Amino acid sequence: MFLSALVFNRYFCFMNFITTATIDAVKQLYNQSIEESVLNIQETRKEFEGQVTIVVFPITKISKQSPEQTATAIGEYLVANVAEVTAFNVVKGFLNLSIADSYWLNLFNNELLSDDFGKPKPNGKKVMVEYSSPNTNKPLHLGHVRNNLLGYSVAELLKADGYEVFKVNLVNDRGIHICKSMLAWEKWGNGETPESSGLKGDHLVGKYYVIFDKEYKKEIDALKAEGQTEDEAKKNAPLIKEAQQMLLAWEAGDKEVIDLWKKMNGWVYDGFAVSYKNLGVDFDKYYYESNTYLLGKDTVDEGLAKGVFFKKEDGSVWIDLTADGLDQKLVLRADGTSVYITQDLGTAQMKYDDFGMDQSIYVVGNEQDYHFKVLFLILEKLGKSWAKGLHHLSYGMVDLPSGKMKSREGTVVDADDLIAEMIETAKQKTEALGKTNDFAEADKAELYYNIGLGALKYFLLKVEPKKRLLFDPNESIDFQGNTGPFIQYTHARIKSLLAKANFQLDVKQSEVAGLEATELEMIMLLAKYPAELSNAAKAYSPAFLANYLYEVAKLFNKFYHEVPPIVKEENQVVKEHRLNICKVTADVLKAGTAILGINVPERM
RNA sequence: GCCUCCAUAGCUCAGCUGGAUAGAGCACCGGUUUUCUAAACCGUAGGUCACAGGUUCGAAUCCUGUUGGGGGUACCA
Repeated sequence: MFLSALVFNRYFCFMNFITTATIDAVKQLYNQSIEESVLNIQETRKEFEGQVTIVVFPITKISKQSPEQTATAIGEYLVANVAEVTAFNVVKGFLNLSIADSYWLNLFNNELLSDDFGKPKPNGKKVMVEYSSPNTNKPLHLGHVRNNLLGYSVAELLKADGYEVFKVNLVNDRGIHICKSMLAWEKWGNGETPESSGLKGDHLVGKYYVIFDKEYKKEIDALKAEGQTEDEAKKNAPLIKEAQQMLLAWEAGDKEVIDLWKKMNGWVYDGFAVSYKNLGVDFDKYYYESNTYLLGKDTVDEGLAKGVFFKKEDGSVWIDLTADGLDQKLVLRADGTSVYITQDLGTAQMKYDDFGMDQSIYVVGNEQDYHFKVLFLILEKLGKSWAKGLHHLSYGMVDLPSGKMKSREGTVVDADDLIAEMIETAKQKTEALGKTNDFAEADKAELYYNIGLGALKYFLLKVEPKKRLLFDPNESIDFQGNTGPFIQYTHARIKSLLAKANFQLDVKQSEVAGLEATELEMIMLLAKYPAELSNAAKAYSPAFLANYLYEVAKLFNKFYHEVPPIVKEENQVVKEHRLNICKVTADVLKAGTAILGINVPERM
């Protein structure tokens, strides 16, 4: 039997034959056919004997007997008719079944030890994941880090589930916010460059964005002192007017402005490249808003022709979504220029034309829930066949104890600083434990990087994407317990053990006669890996995978402490078997953490 | 106002299509190292699952309402 055929849900994956046999039992005992869906089969809780539990309450309607009587009757039938069922016990309406060790050993030998266990099986489908999508006016902060790690991980998760995946980055490289940085640099930069200042390019540009804001505020205050209202002052401040002029010049293709824009964006891209490399994220294709911002007008014409959109007297174009419980939405300004959603309509078409994907995931914060709801609905109304494959992977904001991060108030957690701190903390903790005394310098640096980033990535990915996430800069991210380093440590320990035992890569099958309790638990948990992967992929949730990997590492550590030292085991058959369990565990941890973007070291 | 998401231990989080006595980690307290890495393991303690109804043999989970919090509701992105 192939495992894939056995997997039917995440929770209990290998028990199709129990389902079939139970349906037979009901037919034989009560002369009635039941649907598979009325059966409730789950893992037996640890405090009871057995591995599989059938909840018999739903069947009592058919049996017309008490839950206990029904459970007993079915239990007797299963023991008599299903070879793998060796015993049963009944607790209230719960029928607990014991499955023969030989069944689990077969599963282990045939499935878990096979080379393609947990490997992707191509499903012939293409999916695009758009993530990161930064503005080029300031460096990345912790919110972007969550986006990047989530997007990367979801893309890897979909690959592992058999999709062909395209990662794309839509860079917001134009607009008024970029002009603010440019203008401030022109006025107060004195020609400062990353080379002259030693500042990372994105930080340098971000510095001028902040300067702009500071000077702009001064002007607003001055105008308010002259009696203007807040709104008037914001519109009338000379700096903002100048920035708007610059944007117009940019759109007109003014050479000087374009040159400055290219120069400063170049600095930012150099800076981002470093951050992306440190985060370990990558992209198959970049889209730039400077190339896409004019798109979408064709789509607007198309919508007008189809009667999906309508034009108001002033020339602005709208769609009426009130019948769908939403509002009227502007899709083109009265002056004929694009708004955000105009571009997104065009960009969506462009992406589809480029890749022809079956699904497209937008990794964007939940503040844009409404926008994507409207965007997808419009594309559907326009009759785009691919619209149903669009999905907004909406994630919660990263908050500080003080609330939202605000770049202007200096309360942002900078991505580069955070990465550096994580690596430094990893270094200190590792050296305090004396773990790297015999490491070469280059190996030390690599290890501290892997541990620091492992801690950070796991911390951010273990939380359900849609939940908001609290980060306290005053409390360092843990390295113990439910953490990345815990999983990394477990893996390193197994690798060390395998090396000491001279474990050969051409694994022999496990030939043991029976299983210890923890061995059985390990096999059951490891066997769930493919189902866990596919379930996490369907939910676009690296958190599911992260929590599963933690369970595996935790159970392995228990196993490690409970069984006597494997390296010194004299019974070769037992030794081989336990090494096999170790090997599969290490493989699952390594493959699983890779999907989270986490590297597991061989030693730590 | 309207829409939407969230609320589980002191803190950070799991809890899957409704199932048995709601689970981890951190912090706290106690124990484990002549045994393969103690970033580990074992144990104690910690809960009115925001609140109130409802559906059900059975609700943290589904439905309705209330409260509290986040986000949205721009010819911004």
